[in-house]
Amino acid sequence: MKLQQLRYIWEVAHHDLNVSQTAQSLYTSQPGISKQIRLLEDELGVEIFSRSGKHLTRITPAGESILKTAGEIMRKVESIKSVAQEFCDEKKGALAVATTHTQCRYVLPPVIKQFIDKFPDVALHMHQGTPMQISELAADGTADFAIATEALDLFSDLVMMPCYSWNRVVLVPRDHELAQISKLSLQDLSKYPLVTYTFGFTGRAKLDEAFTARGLSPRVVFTAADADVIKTYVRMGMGVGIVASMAHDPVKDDDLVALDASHLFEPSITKIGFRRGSFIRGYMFDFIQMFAPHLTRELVEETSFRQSRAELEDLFKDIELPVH
Amino acid sequence: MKLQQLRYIWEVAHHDLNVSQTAQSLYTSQPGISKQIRLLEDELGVEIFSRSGKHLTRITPAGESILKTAGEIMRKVESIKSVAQEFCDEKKGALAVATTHTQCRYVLPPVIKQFIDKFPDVALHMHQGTPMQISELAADGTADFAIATEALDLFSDLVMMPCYSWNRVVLVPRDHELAQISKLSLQDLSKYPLVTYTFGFTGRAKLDEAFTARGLSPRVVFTAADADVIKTYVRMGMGVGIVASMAHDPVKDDDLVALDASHLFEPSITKIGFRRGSFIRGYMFDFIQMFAPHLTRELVEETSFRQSRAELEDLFKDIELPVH
DNA sequence: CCCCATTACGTAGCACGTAACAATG
DNA sequence: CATTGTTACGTGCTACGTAATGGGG
Repeated sequence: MKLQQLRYIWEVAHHDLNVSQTAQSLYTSQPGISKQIRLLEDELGVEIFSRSGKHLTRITPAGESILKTAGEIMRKVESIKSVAQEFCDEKKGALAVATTHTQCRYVLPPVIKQFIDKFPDVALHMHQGTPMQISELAADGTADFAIATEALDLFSDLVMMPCYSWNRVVLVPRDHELAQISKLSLQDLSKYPLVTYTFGFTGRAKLDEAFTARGLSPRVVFTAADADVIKTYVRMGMGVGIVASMAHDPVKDDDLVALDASHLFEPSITKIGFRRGSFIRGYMFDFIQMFAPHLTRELVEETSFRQSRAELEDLFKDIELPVH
Repeated sequence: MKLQQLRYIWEVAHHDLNVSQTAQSLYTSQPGISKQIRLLEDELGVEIFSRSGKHLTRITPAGESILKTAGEIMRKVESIKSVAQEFCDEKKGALAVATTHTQCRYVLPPVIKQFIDKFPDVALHMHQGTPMQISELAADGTADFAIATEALDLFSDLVMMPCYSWNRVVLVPRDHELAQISKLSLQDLSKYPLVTYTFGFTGRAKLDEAFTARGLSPRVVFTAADADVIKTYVRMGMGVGIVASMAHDPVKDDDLVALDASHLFEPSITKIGFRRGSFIRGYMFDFIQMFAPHLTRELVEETSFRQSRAELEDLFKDIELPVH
């Protein structure tokens, strides 16, 4: 059994069982991969992929199990490389962060700046995607961290830690009726067409909860994955915007009025997650702490020993989160 | 990075950093191992072993971390092989059980018989040792299971499950004064010299607890790791024996009188443990259930998802254990 | 002076690439 | 007929073994 064989089967499984495509992405030849897979199957005495004629059609039950373990092995191999690099030069390396538009555009820039100032030799990769996508990126090792408000809980392979809590603001054009109201209510809001996040993005669920809890059914006329788009449509007069408070910039958005909505909706909590058991390099701890100062290296390391979700929550229950 | 390189560093680390000895045990040459280690170190850019002159003196901090991960990788590789073999021929393979004398001699024989009748093509290996030794054997993968009353809890890598609870009997020669007593007390016992298990074996701790709780300090004149030796010394008249009830055979030990001591000492619980995350083959589940009928396959599989010790205990808290 | 790790070197095996072939939709 | 996996074959790399070298205790 060779590490490459494990890599090959894993890659093939993640390329729709298409060996040619896999070969291309790995810059090698089809026959090479084909043969190594066959060799591995011969050695193990089990078919990993079932074939019909000249096509790999599906993964056998044995293959499922083997692939899962192969993935774990390769992640551990990566972990060894990380360890080595850490001891070799602790200021050099790479950091891949997967995150949503909201974080990437409004929250992370100062963190990123601080980070590259301190670690100029760390190559930083940002992957933007939906909460589901970024969770997957973190779970399969493409990204070191996932930062999001949603979906992270769905992946049991990810350890997640709360970073900050935030509230919402209502955005309206300066000449809008609501701009005069001193204290907003949900009733007020439900009278107007709303423009806000698509479901599954940036705490949209909490928003709906609040309305339904009051028996209100707001008219959401437009949804988008990011606040820039939402603001654009608010400016066009399509409706009243509800966005995360981080997404409101008093200077650049001075043509809009932002009304505090923290009393209307439950605050949301943005979290950072990483793969359970992955090696975390020194500068990664620094990154986490730059983003969420209460997440000290000690605290993050402690999470490695807390295996269950309940134990994890226990660890954070007495910690005061920053509010954005 | 090659799997063999990982294997080599792991083996060297487990052979007192002696490359020659390692080479012998792996049936290969010193230079081969030496070179592969060097290559790996070059590739990673870190020294795994520190050398003084021509000797490997110690493991570097980076090496510690790398070796730990290398061990995990190799166990996962074994796991893949197990999976394959399971799907290839579910009745063929190997089973290594590490256990103590008490289990091996008195409890396991009928289980073993039943097992080899059902799985004649499974090669069965029994490793006998102290509770500490067998825990280590299970933790490092030499044994699939560890069965013991002590020490298993000390290894966080092991998942352990309660198998049965048992009490003690007091053994005396037929002509001993105590043979006439209807209901034994700790006071009675403490008057006589005692012969029992060495500390760390077969529930010895519970025995001491009972005496000290009553403010008694018994005179233990002889300790041994197994009941056969204890019985021999009881027969010689050296003292009163206290052994696990399983260790008393009414037929073969008919020259001795066994007095129930279940009211004097807390019952002990014998457990079976296996490495967290290791693949358990079909016949292994059978073995567990033959040994402890309440440990069904479903229940054992459930333990894989219970990560913390507390969750594990929760799983077993409502289960009635067999009493030996 | 023995033990042990490293270096040097030759060889056998194997991974990989190119090219031809077969089967599928 | 285009796409894809397998077989055949040649080559260059490399892991491994033997022999020689050099440090330590």
